[in-house]
Amino acid sequence: MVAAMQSRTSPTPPARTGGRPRSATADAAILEATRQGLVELGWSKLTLGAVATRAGVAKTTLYRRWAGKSELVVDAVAELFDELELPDRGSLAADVEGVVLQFAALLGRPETKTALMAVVAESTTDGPLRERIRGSIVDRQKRLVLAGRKRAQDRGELPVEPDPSAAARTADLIFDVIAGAVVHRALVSAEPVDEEWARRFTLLLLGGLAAAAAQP
Amino acid sequence: MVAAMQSRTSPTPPARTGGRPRSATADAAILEATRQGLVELGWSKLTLGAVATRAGVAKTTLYRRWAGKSELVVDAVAELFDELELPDRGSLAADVEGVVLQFAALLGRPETKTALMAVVAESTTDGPLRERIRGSIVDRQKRLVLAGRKRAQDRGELPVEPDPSAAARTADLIFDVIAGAVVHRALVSAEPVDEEWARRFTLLLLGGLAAAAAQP
Amino acid sequence: MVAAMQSRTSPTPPARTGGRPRSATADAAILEATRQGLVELGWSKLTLGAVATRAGVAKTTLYRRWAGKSELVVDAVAELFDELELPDRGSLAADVEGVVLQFAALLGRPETKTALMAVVAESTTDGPLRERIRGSIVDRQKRLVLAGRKRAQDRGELPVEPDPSAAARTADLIFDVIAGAVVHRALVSAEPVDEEWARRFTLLLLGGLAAAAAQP
Amino acid sequence: MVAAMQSRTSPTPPARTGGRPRSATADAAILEATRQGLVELGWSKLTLGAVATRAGVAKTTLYRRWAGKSELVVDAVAELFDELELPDRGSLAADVEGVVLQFAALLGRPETKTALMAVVAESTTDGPLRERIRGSIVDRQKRLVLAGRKRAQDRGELPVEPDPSAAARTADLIFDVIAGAVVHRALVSAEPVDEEWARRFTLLLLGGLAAAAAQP
DNA sequence: CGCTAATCGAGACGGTACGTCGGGTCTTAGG
DNA sequence: CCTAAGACCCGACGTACCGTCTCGATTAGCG
Repeated sequence: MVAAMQSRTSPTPPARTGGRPRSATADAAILEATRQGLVELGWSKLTLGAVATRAGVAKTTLYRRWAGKSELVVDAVAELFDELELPDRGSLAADVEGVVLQFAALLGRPETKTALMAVVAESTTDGPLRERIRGSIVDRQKRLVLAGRKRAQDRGELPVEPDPSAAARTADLIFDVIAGAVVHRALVSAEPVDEEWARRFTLLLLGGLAAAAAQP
Repeated sequence: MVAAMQSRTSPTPPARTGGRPRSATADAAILEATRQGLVELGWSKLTLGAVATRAGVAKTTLYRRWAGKSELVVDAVAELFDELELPDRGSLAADVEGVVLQFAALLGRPETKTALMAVVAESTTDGPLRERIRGSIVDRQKRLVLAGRKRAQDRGELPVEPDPSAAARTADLIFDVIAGAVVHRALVSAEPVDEEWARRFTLLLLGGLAAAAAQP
Repeated sequence: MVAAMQSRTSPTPPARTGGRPRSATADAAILEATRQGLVELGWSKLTLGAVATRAGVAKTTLYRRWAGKSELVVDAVAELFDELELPDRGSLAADVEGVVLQFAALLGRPETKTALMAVVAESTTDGPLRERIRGSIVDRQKRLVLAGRKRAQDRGELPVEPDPSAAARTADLIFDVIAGAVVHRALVSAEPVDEEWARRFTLLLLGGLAAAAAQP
Repeated sequence: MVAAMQSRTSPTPPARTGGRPRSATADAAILEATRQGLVELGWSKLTLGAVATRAGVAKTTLYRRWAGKSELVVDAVAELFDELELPDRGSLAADVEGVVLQFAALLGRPETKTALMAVVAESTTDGPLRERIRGSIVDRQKRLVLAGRKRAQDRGELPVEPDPSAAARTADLIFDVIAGAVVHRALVSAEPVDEEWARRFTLLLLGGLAAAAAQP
């Protein structure tokens, strides 16, 4: 899919007045250092001091931009999620299998694996963080579901749902099922998300969708 | 629901010899204090010192029994998960909806919500912890899937799968889909898991199962 | 008292070339802000950032003129010491008592009290600072001793010492005794320097001087 | 002089109850490390973290015992001041010269030089610290004045003052003059306190005392 | 019934990281 | 060239928890 059209990485709007402007390269170095730190240390041993050192940046520079570890990590992994695409594999089933495998590959990366559940755990007691996660990571991936449906409708594999709110509810349900099942398989059950599993899961999902469509 | 067949709450077998035995009440007080602390502070602000104080116990006593915060919290919330049951609601669909709502209610409790994701996050970089979670929480709930299928087969709603390994694979898939979707809906999307959602989800799941059964 | 013959308040000669000239009012504002800061915060809590803010000046401006906190404070309090005078009270004893009380009053001001000892402490490990203190504060007050002796000699209360180096040594001794005793009484013993103490001290000093003069 | 009969180095009474007792060796190591740090870094560059490291002790151990840098340094240098003695040199004048030179030698040590004025400067805005300095350092040295007077009276060099309050006032004055003059000469004027200066100063002091005694 | 040995509370210990503050320097845009 | 503004790197601050340790004081059960 195409790159995000709107940068999400302006952590705090800097109140445009006089003074030395914030270093743009520092931002990139910090986010990259954060991902490296996640890989090498894991979430719980990742310290902001270590990130700063690795990025060649002072701790204060870091705190000027982000409120804490969670916010920083959300921005750092969000960049990875934006790389997800929906390549055209010829059929709806193949497309779903493709996106499932792609998502699983992303969750297999150590920085994503260790970070995702941790920030979600934090967000259960931190409303603003929850909104940040939704805005930066979760909601941005719904585009994959919408694009997949659109393409299937163009192919004639799926009927066009006339009620837009029902369409949205269905898309949300599909998203929760796909993302939830893959995450649970990969991180909680800790079993491999391979082609065989993707095929079986897709069969279940599309079969279920057809059954649900037949019955309002 | 059946009683747990093996107590999981003997944290570290104490090498039975002479000397003063460990206080049994201390264990209960610590686990209860842990749950209270999770509610009031959340995972990341929960400290073992605070648990000890709240339980009226010395830190030493706590470290004698558990290796760290993760292990303690796993044991504390595992007790809650054992309360899940599968009441007979007359049909497979009703049973699934019931267990979905029950699971969602459990995830709505603050101590469960903040603890579950956190320990899973920790477990991504800690193998023994992952095993403890699976043994104490995850695998114990698969009994609900197995019991539900058995009951549906007894009712004649589902055919009996002759191949036991295929049956196990299907049970695992169902478990990942149910648990994953509910967790994602409740904690990540942060939308309510109400009766309407449970009905729509169950429709999708059972429809998918039927389609998958029709096609090897 | 006579005006200082040489301004000490051009902190760093600015290498006179073209360009915008330095603001003269800024200097005064900074020194005044420094004294206010000393009163309200004391030496150790006085920060250059706070001085700059209070003076309505950028930190850059401040660092362009002074090398650090010590140098700035020396200049700020030196202005106060220049206010000391030696009024003619009719006799040597009365003159000494007067200068003692005047000096004690100056040491009673919070900005002087906290700054003087602090910069002297710094100067024990900073040679250039020690010279700055001597040039700006200490040596400038020896004029009071010299003026007092001159006046006493004019009155015939003291003989004229023919050896100039011996005269200088005696003046130095007197200066150390007066300044040292008053500072010690006021800041270390933290007892009041009142008229009664001044009278007793002067009696001791002048008696000692007479005895010393009688014996080479 | 004899060793102090009562330890001043119990920084905070530890509230005798259960628990691990405080390490006695840690105290000594910290005070010694503080003095070393003063010598090598000076007051303003001395950090509590460096003291802790050098003493092989955790920072928390240090903060458990002392409220801050000033308090710690007062205790560290107080031990040095307790080493001052009043050796019997045969006459009052020789005794005074001896104690002046001994005091000057103490002030010549780098740890004392850099610390003394600094803590006094701090004490100008910190009442409890001022009391601590008086109790631990200043008042303890008045014993030298009292011992010197007693010895001179035993020798018949000084008359016995019948009024005890007048005797105390005189002792205080002498103390302020001696300590003040020596400190001012050594630290402010930064001139050597050698035998010649000590002789001249003692001549002035004793001459002044005699004159003051003659005139109530 | 008194030993013995592991437990208990309390709290100090050496560490590591925290988030903040201040010091000086540098980089803007504007006079 | 100066100025105000403010970001930059750096180092220290004082605090909080960690997990370990050292105490004196309890408890059992075994001898």
